[in-house]
Amino acid sequence: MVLPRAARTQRRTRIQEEKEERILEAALEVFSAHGFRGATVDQIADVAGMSKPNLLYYFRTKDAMHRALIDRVLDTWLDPLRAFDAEGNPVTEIRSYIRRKLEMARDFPRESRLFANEVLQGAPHIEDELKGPLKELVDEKAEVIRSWAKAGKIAKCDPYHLIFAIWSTTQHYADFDVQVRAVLGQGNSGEGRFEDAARFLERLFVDGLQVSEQPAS
Amino acid sequence: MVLPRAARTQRRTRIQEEKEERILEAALEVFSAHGFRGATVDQIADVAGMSKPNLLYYFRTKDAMHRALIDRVLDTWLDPLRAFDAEGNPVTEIRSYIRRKLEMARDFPRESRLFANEVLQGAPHIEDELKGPLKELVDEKAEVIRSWAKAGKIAKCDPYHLIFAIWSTTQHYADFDVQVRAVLGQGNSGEGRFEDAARFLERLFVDGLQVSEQPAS
DNA sequence: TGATAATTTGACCGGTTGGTAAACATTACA
DNA sequence: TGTAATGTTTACCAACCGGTCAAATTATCA
Repeated sequence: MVLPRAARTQRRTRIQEEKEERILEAALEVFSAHGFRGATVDQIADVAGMSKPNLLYYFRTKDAMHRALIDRVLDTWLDPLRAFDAEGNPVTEIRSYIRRKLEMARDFPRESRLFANEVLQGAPHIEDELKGPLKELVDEKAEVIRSWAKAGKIAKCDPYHLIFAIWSTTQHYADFDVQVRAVLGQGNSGEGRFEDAARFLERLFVDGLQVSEQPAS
Repeated sequence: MVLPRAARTQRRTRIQEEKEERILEAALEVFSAHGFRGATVDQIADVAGMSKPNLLYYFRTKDAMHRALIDRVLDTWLDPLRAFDAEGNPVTEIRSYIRRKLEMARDFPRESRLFANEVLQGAPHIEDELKGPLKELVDEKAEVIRSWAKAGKIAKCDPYHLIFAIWSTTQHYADFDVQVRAVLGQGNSGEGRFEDAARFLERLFVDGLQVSEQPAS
């Protein structure tokens, strides 16, 4: 037999699982850093510590590797939004959503950049996922937010743009990490910036920038 | 003589100006859509409507083209931040900064994506610009914001993270356009989303999400 | 243990990449 | 108008790209 990947139907060998794991890890590293077109199979093979033909034995094309990677990562990536609870306290829910997204930007920046690269370049490989599962999930949660606003629990606002705002502000710290570091300078380049960001964003989304309780000085 | 580009020291021909213009326009189109590594010189030549050697007569390397493009665009890109006026009304200044940035996302999405691609991939070509001119400008404006907060004109907050938040939320509509469209669906895919975004963001940054004047129902 | 299947490798392929050489065409200008 | 400088094209190159192939190696298990 010479079926490597098609062997999915059969149960997978220990060796298969190990190698596929190593490959996807390397693929994440390279795709997230250079985008699909900018990444090369040789480079991924190099990072994975194996020869190119060996890599192509497990994933027959560059495209197949990319697709497998997207499939594996997308689910995890949407978890924080899924956790958004209609029954919870609105302000608390929004705060913890921000916090979770910020933690993901800190702990999984490559995953964030993988999607950012893809979407930025027109999402040629994940258009279906965007218009399908993603849109449905967002629609569902937008409805929750809308009901909160209707019930007067939060300010009336466009729920879609609220979600966009949370996505963009949090993922910014992963996707534009170099810029953030460059602007903050060496002093603040520790992990402390994530705590600062969390404090700022929670405050921003809840109270805005207007001076709070004290009406005037 | 065979000095094409080095002829910068001399005054430039009409033909030089026209061609360089066309090339940079094409380069913007291609680099912003595929990133540096993903873009090809052939493709840029094609979009510019000229042969590859002809293009390389004006810009001797792909790298030189990219650098020239960055140089030309960066200045314009920072204009809205420069317009940030220390003497103005804080809330008004922030509102109009948001509005201007959003207009740029709408009118110059390619420029936004050019930088996004670059920064996302580690800013290998513009590291100096980030740590130099950009940082200095942000430092200056951050100081303005800090003084506003100190004077009690806006809430106390980290000025750097405020600037990041404005950048990310506004540029999101250019950089992640495909995703925004996919999530909003066909109905809202007109230019109306920019007006909705403007309304939402101005409100968010000023008042936050808490229910405003009406204490309870 | 042996044979069968799974895995790994080096050599290689056609197409594409960024870039060059030199002949040719056009423009500017004395 | 003539000619020197500028601009354009065709043909080409070496390096790299994604991917193949057949031979060699290793793991599996009756």
